[in-house]
Amino acid sequence: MQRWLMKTEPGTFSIDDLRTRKTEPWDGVRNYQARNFIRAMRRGDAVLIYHSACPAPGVAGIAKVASAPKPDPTQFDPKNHHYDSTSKREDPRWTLVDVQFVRKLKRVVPLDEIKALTGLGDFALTRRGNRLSVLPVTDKQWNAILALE
DNA sequence: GCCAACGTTGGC
DNA sequence: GCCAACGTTGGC
Repeated sequence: MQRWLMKTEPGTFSIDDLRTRKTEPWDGVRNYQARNFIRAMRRGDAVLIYHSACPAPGVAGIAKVASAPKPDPTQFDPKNHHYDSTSKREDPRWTLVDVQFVRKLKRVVPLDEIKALTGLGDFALTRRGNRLSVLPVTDKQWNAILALE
């Protein structure tokens, strides 16, 4: 089983929204590196849900991958904000997985506390200037973050 | 709202 | 292939 972190803006879609929805197609990812991580996902992989672009950025909950990777339908919808007119149905460019709520953390583990952790190796979340919205997490990183909740 | 970082686009 | 311009992300 692999581990991942996926960002969301809580003003748009929060961990509480995921709890209500139970399972949500994680659409709208339009970055090739993030897409390639999504394509590497398998059903049952573990996911940290991260709140970004908000007053208290940090890890808010746990989810799991609930489907195989599949084409993101919003790329073909001209009315959708994430519409991609250059993506072809016979060769879809953008991919999503369904994400299923598991639980909220006891508190949102703040980004600055995660940044203060040491000895966790390379971590895309805390790399300077990082903007990746989907990124891999090692067992050690996962456990260190959950130890802070 | 500001701004640093970074990806993408397009002219050449 | 270079690189300036532009758009987006995301912390602060």
